[in-house]
Amino acid sequence: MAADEIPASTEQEVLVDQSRLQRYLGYRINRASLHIRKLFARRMATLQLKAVEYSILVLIDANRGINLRQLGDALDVSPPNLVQVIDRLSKRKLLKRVRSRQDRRIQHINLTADGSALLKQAAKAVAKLEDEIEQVFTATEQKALIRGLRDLLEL
Amino acid sequence: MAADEIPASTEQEVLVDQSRLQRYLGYRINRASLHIRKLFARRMATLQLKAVEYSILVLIDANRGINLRQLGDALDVSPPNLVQVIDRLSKRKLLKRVRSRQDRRIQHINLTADGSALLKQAAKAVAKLEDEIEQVFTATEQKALIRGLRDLLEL
DNA sequence: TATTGTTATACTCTATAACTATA
DNA sequence: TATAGTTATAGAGTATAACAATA
Repeated sequence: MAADEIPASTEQEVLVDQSRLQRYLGYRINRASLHIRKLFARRMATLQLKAVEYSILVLIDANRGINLRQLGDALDVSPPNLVQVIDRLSKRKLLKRVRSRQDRRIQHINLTADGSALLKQAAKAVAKLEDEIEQVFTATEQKALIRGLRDLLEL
Repeated sequence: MAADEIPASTEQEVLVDQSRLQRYLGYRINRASLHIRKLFARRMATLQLKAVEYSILVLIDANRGINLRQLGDALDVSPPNLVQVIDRLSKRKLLKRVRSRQDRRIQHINLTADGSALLKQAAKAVAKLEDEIEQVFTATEQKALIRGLRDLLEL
């Protein structure tokens, strides 16, 4: 393109001054979170796993026999909403619930072979995405960020 | 409480191993975002302003006569959904729409006196929250974070 | 009485298709 | 033909109340 030429379709959203919003760390974190959720959904499209579903599979894998209340507490999902997700994953034969013999109110949750296999695949895709996210920060920045984002939850 | 005393109700969710999730920067950002949104909602309860509504008021104030498409592009809200929010704010007499004379498809949006006044109040509350968030990081960390969260949006 | 898990339900958020009026 | 704004609607996500079974 010649130097004096004006590109055919310039999306000149340059006009809108967003500086007052972008000064907010809170705003930036929210926008980044939204973007990451979209990236996650796109990368997981073939495996048909939502973020919360992936989190649940990871937690079950790291905590065999975990129950619904523990899952809900960890992920901040209310019991009624969690039951919906667990039912969905159960119907897909990715996990199974077994009633406890010590306390028959409790259901212990474990991954099925299918669930384990899917989690393995998913973890690879997530690791790739996570790598891209991490590459935006230096190792030092990552540590500070992890600590800060944890401390934020205490506010 | 005596040293050998066991507190009455220890929520010992210590059992659940969340380390595999918490290693993900993406997970941390999402959890922080969720938490900030809840804090925001709580602080804005008296003013009855949601995050997206506050963002809109700020953008209008910084860009007098902005139109719906520009707002939607900036905030990543689709036209149908944006119209709902704008209608809501319009009914509360916080903003007003004026049809452009140059291009009668366009509506220029401006704050009313009420909208301006409410924004001023809201900005104070938001600044307080933002201060608390910023205090979690050093000035250097904040800069790195701001830059990183911006770069993330390019992924 | 309290807890685990469940059902039903409502409310909010987000996404999509189709339309109008203007250009 | 394309754009700004709108309507209607469906789907996903989230929140609340009430319940059964068990402790």
